[in-house]
Amino acid sequence: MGTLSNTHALQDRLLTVAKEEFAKQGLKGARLQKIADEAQVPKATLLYHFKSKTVLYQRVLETILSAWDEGFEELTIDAEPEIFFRRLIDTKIASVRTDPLASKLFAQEIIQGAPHLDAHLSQQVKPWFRQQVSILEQWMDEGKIRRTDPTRLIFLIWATTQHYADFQAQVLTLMNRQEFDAELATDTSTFLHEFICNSLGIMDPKHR
Amino acid sequence: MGTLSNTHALQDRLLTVAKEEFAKQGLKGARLQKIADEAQVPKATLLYHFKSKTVLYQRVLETILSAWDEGFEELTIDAEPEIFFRRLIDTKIASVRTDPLASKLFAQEIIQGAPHLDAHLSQQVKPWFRQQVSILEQWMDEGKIRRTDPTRLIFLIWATTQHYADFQAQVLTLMNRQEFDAELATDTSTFLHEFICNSLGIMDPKHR
DNA sequence: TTTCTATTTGACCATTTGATCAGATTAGTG
DNA sequence: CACTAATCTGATCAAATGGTCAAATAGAAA
Repeated sequence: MGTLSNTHALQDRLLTVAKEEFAKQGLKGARLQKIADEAQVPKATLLYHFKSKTVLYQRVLETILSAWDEGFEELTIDAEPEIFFRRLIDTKIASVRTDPLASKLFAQEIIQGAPHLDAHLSQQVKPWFRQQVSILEQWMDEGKIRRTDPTRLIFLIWATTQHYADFQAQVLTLMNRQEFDAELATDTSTFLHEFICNSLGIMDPKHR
Repeated sequence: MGTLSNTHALQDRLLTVAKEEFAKQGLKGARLQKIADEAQVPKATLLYHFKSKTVLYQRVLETILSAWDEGFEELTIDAEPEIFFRRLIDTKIASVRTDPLASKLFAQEIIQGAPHLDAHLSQQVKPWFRQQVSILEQWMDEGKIRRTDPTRLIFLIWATTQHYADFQAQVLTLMNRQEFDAELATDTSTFLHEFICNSLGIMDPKHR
């Protein structure tokens, strides 16, 4: 009773463990045996639920991407630029802090040429990206933010936030820290928000 | 005559080919056979010059890092902030464009926890990093740039430039481009310089 | 030429690893 | 209970892969 060990729960556990192994070792470096061990299940059971290593990997990727899609769809865009950037940055930093492994896995996939992501990039990311660009362009037309290249502005936000997940080892070393704690996350979020708003000519309410 | 196929030249060729394979496939994913084929040499010959896969990988890493160390040591720091940022960004973007594979390999190493980089991070990168921080602090004291967190400012420059190498697949897809050409590099460099100077309160000479 | 060393290379090996499969066990249904 | 389908798992395999080795070759020095 109540063991909740139905098929769905087991597959979820396998996906979680697999995400960790794939993020830490890469697709080629990950070992099915280790994933199975970690999930306390025979390797054959793992391969019963996911018929190959590649399928398992793709399912892990899909899980990550759909979670992100959800999180960023929620972002309301009717706000003023300052609020919008705050929400965007906070959301990304939160996801980076909550689940850095997801970010690392995604990064490795892109670095290697996104061989398993063609569809998602052009069908999910691109539309979202274009929408963000058009919002920024509108704000530039309205004079709400300084005129600049919206495409590279989004890349900048993307890169600076993701950096704290992907390069966590380096960041922590250089900051003499042990972990990416909540305080570090808040400070980082504040810094980025301030830096971007400053560059775009959005005055901080405190100083207005 | 003149084949220049002495030991040194061969090892250089092997290192170059190996860098490409490691960058594209990761340490675990790289295949010695493929590296040997690409260099038109039997696998046994490859393993004669580098006694194991790990050694080969470490030698590749060392080659990349020492090239970087050289490139960034040349950066004179006696300039005004605006010139300094211009040089720093140009140098990084140039390296990202000239040799994105080096950047990708490095990124994968950091993502996986920098298991082969502990020494270099604390002995080479950290001192350079601290020096940069102190320069920025001095400029803040002198009122030459807006006061902000120098550590995260350096991360920002690092992240935004590196992004164009590591996430090249995504960047090109979203920009509808085929390659990271010279024009794209120049524009990116200009954008970043302008964005950062704007945020730090450094006026563009053109608009002064 | 002779000798010694460095380099090259084909053949081979031990191990790892993703994947298969048949048989056992469990769960659901009438 | 009887029956079927789904799930689980130990045993096993075929292929891939990093690495070894002895023999061959080239090169330099005497």
